Amino acid sequence: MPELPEVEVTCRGIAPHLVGRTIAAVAVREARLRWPIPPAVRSLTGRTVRAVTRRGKYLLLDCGDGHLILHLGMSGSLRLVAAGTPPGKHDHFDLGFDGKLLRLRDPRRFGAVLWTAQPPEGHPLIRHLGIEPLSRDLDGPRLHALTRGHRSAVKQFLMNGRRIVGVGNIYASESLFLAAIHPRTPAGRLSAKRSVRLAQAVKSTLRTAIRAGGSSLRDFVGSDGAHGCFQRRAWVYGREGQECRRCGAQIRRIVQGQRATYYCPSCQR
DNA sequence: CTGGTCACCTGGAAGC
DNA sequence: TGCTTCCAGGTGACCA
Repeated sequence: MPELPEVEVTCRGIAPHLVGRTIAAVAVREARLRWPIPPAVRSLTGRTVRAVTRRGKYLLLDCGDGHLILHLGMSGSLRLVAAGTPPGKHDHFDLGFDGKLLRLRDPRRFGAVLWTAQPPEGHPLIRHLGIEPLSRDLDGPRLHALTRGHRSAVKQFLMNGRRIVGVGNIYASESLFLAAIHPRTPAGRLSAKRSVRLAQAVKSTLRTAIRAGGSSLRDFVGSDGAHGCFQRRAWVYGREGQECRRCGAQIRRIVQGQRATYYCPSCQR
């Protein structure tokens, strides 16, 4: 379930429980994630977590002499559980603190647990990431400038992490609906005015989802993590054939870059 | 550089 | 009931 809002909510949820605390144990039950969990991760015991931050969909745990880089892939989730809680089938990795465990569950194993002793912003996976959509870096003029010369569809442009990070498949469709822009519009042909609308739509879509997820932050402790009950009530995502909530037209599903896109053919031009 | 396709992996839902 | 097929919230690698 992780797009930027889910990662942000996870970041906020776990940070207060980790920052200032010392890693007492590390458990690697399945090292074969997207990349193998490196041996260095097994010897993090004794480090104190100084900060938990997010860059794009990557979570960064500052451990003083290096950073633990976590990515949730398509199916990953992090939860805090009581020490001693028996791991489930897909609970591949734990970071143990006094009395609790930060536990990574990832059925599809597209996620990642990596270690870097260098500044994380220089890491190969982080270095090429685009601008943060919730920061001041993204606004209409900036989006307009970024899209110039790009022939790809605006939906795919939004999802390209080298330009803008964190806008995944759901929120790309939702943002384009809010901005009333057809997902197949060539990015480079967006007017300045439509760029302003789209930048605002992206921010508002992500913020709304964060707010919805933020209301369940306490679930990060002890719960069985029936998360994901996020923004439900999408405008278009997953609603093929149903009526547009705004105009009543039938929502359409198309495929772009092998990913489903949903839109309202009447509202979005 | 851009843009398009493939691959990685498991599980749940729908179809027969 | 059981087997098959399709689909899923990400993104790096590779090729033209």
